[in-house]
Amino acid sequence: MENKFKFIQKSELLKAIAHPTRLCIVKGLMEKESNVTTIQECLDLPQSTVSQHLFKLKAARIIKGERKGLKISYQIINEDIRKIIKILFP
Amino acid sequence: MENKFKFIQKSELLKAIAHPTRLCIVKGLMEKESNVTTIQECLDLPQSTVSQHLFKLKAARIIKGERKGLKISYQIINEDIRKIIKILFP
DNA sequence: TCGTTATATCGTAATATATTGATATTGTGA
DNA sequence: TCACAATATCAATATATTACGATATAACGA
Repeated sequence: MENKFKFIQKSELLKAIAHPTRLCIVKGLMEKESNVTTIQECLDLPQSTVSQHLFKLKAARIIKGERKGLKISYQIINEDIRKIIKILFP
Repeated sequence: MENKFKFIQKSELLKAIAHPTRLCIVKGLMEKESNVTTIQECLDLPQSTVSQHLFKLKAARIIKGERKGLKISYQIINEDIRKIIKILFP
């Protein structure tokens, strides 16, 4: 059943934002792209923790990072996620 | 920070549907309300497994059950979730 | 090349979630 | 009240996720 696969796929996407920290990161990126250090300072979490969360969001193809010199600027690349964030935080 | 609490709250909601089985249940309930046995047969899972998933959806206030004789009919009661399902399965 | 900054990866312990058989509860009709 | 059907709860195990210090990598400027 490829139907079953659809549900697995979509639930993976949801799982990626179903965490307070990642939800906060993604909501933050709605307004403007941002880099790890900025996000980290905003959330007051260790750098490695933030980096891991960003990795999961990247793996789910929700965000992408673009290197700009030393820093890497992240932005949202998934439209469904944008819509979902707008629903959750109107 | 009650801001932080908002993210926890919303991520709990997402977590509740961030599972293939529960996503399937909720999507199924979009069209018509349904009972445990029907859902169970559709998903081919043990009754207790389905019941546990329904419990989580109930706990997250996404669905509610209404007893109709022996059977309990479930339906979606969360509008944000309805909207999210429509986005994910257009 | 060296030092520094920004970010990623690794290793692992702690915590949370999922699965399911067994058992309990609830409602129905005879 | 009894047998049965529908659903919930319990308990135990298996699996997945999270957090974060330590360490590695990558890019830059001097």
